[in-house]
Parts: sequence; structure tokens; C-alpha cells
Amino acid sequence: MLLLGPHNLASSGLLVMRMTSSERRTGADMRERLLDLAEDAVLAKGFGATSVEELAAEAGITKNGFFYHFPNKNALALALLHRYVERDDALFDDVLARGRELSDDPLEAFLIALKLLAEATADLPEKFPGCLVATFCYQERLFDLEVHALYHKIVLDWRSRFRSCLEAICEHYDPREDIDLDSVADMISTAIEGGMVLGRATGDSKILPAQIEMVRICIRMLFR
Amino acid sequence: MLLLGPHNLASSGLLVMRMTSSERRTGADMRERLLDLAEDAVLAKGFGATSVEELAAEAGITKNGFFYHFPNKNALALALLHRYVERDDALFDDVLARGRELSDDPLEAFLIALKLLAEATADLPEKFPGCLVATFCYQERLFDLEVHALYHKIVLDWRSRFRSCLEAICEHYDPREDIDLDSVADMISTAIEGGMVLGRATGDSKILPAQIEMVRICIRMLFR
DNA sequence: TGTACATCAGTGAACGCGCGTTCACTGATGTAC
DNA sequence: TGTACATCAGTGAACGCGCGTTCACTGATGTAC
Repeated sequence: MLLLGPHNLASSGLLVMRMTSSERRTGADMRERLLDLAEDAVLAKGFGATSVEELAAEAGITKNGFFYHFPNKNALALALLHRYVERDDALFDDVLARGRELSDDPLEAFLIALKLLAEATADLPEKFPGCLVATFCYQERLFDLEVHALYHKIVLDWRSRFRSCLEAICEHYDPREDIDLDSVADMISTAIEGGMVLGRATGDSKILPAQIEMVRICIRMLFR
Repeated sequence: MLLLGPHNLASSGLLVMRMTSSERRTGADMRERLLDLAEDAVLAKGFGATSVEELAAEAGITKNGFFYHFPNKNALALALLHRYVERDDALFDDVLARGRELSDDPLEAFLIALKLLAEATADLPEKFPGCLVATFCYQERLFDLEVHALYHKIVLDWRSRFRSCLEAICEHYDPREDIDLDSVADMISTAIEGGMVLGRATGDSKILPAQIEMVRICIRMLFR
């Protein structure tokens, strides 16, 4: 569930620029650049409407240069998703670890992590963050089984990640309502995915952080 | 926010079949049929990857027959969205009215409406319901200003619809937490949009109703 | 009732362009001996 | 240090196909008088 898109690692533009002038530009740089361009384009127009030719042109190589880096267009989709989930995992690991640093209580730690997540989405330089999993599953027909399996797994990983936090909370607190822990875990993913759709549709970048804040309030009410 | 897709009004397939054999088939029928086919295709592949030719072929006319019904492809997008919001409004009007019929208390009425909504999404014949607003705003570059303005308005209408229910509730109940009513209203849209993304990504049709049930629980906790 | 005309719901052919993919080739750099 | 070869990161031309859109035309039905 994204959040930072291609911009969070100070990659893309600037980094590549710097390398062309002084250091050597490797194949991995160009590949990364193609992925950056592809991610932006896919989130703005969809995978079907994003052409190999256009990505190559923007990267400054010919269309056939693209096929040196990816055997075909589906491989691009897979690579995009792999890179996406890595960054996403890193962000979640980050805020959850920070939460645990700041409180020994599992509930407080989780509430802090959600706060940090909301703040991270509020500070994004881009106006409309989007999630590759969301676009991809609204264009399922375009992809092969490997891609389907990957984004399926990604969503279940989100669930189990948040669920393990909730289980730790349950050892100290009884939930006020009779709830299914998987559904509570899914609420976080839902808030992010749904908040992104509403944010994009309205052009209001405050909706996503506000929705994350709402799940935070709900979880606090549920356990405290 | 969708829910029923092209299937809820017993339109598409069966109705058209019946008409070709006994009654007259009018232009409006074919137009509706094209919209049904387009909605399914767009939710499965995206707008950019859905071709006019393919829709016409599936409807049994030539590609140029399509252009009799729609001046161009963008007009198709607009018509899809207009039809969608009408059905969607009808569904929300329905469950909210039914809730008010079953209870005089605004909170109870709203909780009943959310329950009905969750049940309606659980009973869908299709496995993976999707929302046109969600696909469209993940492919914004493909559409003109008129389409952008429409889905922008749709989301704000959802908000004001739910907000007016919440305001009625606030006259009788004090919320337990200090919350922004717009954000609470957006939670319902968020749960539906997010629940659909998770449901589609995992292939689990129980996620969407479960997420609607979760907002219901949260709103109950908040006011009761 | 007959006829002229209008409208509806399309057909058929053609347009220029862009698509993903394949092929044979290349010039710069790295490595072995 | 020189040279042969390998690898990397592409280029350039060509492929067949499908795309959205336009044009002139048509056959069935509806309407006016």
C-alpha cells in the first residue's frame, strides 16, 4: 500500500542525473529508471494504456532497449510489484518498530505506529499517492497467474502483519466488541486503499491521513 | 459505489434475449447492452485496454454501429459513470429508507442500513464486485475534465449523504471521541472502496461485507 | 389506402497511427593470458 | 603491455495486428397528408 511511490528513496530523476555526469551508468540504473517511469504512468493511466515505447522514450533509449531489461511487458508488471512490496514492507517495518521503541505497551505501540503512518501519508510530496495492488486488481485480465499470485500474497501478508500486532494487544486488553481479528487487521489495509481512492477522486490529499487516523481511533476505542 | 454492477437490475443478458425473439429491439436496448459489456470489461481490464471493436463484436454489431450510440470513446466513459451513480444512489436510498422504516432512532436506523448494505454485498452473484469510480480514478489521464468532475462529485455526494445521517444521530447522541463528521462519513465509502480492493486482490468475497460490518461496529461504539 | 419523406439503427471500406515483439547487428568496456 | 575474446547495454529496421475515428451509404420502420 504504497505511500511513497517512486519518490521515497530519492531515486529516479536526481540520482540518475548525477550518475551520468560523473560516475558510470549501469544497466541497473536504467532498469530502475524504467520502473520509476512505469510506476508513475501505470498509476496515472493504467497498465494497458502505458506503452513500452513511451517509457523507453522518456528514459532516453529506444523501444528495443527496453526489451534488453525486461523480456516482455508482463515481466515489467512483476518487477513493479516486487519493488513495490519491498518498499512497502520497509515502511511498515519502520513505523511498527518505531512504535515499539516508544512504548512497551503493545496497544500504545500500535497506536503510535498508525499515527506515524498517517503523518507519513500527509507529508508526501506528490498530490495523489496510489497503490499498485489496487490498479492491478482492477485490471486483472491483463496479467498472468504469477502476478495474480503475487498481489494476492501481498494483501494476505498485510493482514498477518497487522494481525500479529493485534494478537499481542489481545494478551493485555479485551476487545470491547466481539470481533474477528482478521477483519480488524484488514481495516488498516482497507483504510489505506479506500482512502487513496477517495483522495484521488476528490483531489484532496487530507483524506488518506484522515482515514488512517479514523482506524486508529476505532482501534483505540475497541481496546481501551 | 457500485455493489451490484450490471446484474442488479436483471438487465443485460436475459432481458435482451427475450426482446429479440418476441418484442422489438430498440436502440436504447442496444445502448444498454453496450454499457453492460463495457462495465464488465472496464472492471476486468481497465478502460484503456477495453476496445470499441471488442464491445461491438460481443454485442453482435459492427464497430461502426457502436459510434451510432456514442460519439466517441470518452462519451462511453461518461455514460457508464452516469448509469453507475444512478444505480448506486438508488441502492443507498433504499437501505437508508428501510433503516428509517424499521427504527425511529436515527442511530438504530443507520446501523440497520449498514447491516442491509453488508448483506447486499454478501449476496452478490458475481465473485468480484468493483467500483467504476475506483478504476476511473486510477486511470485519470485517460479521461477528460467532464469525467473527472463527475467522479469528484460522486464521492462528495456520498460524503454529504452519510454526513446528514450522522448529523441526525448527533442530535440524540454525543460521540465518545472528538471526531470530524466528514471523516466519519468518508469511512463508509472507504470501507466499501477498500473492501473491494482487498476482495478482488484475494478473491475472497467475504472481505467486503466484513469491512462494512466493521464500520458498523465502529459507528456503534462511537455513539453508543 | 397510397405515397412521399424522415428517422432509426445500423453496414462496409478505408485512414493513419501505435502497439508488443523479433531479428541481426554494434560499439564500449572488462577480463584472461 | 598487447591482444583476443566475452559481456553489457543497447541500436535500427521490420513484422503483422488492432486501435479509434470518419465517410458514404442502406434497409427497415414510422409519420404526414
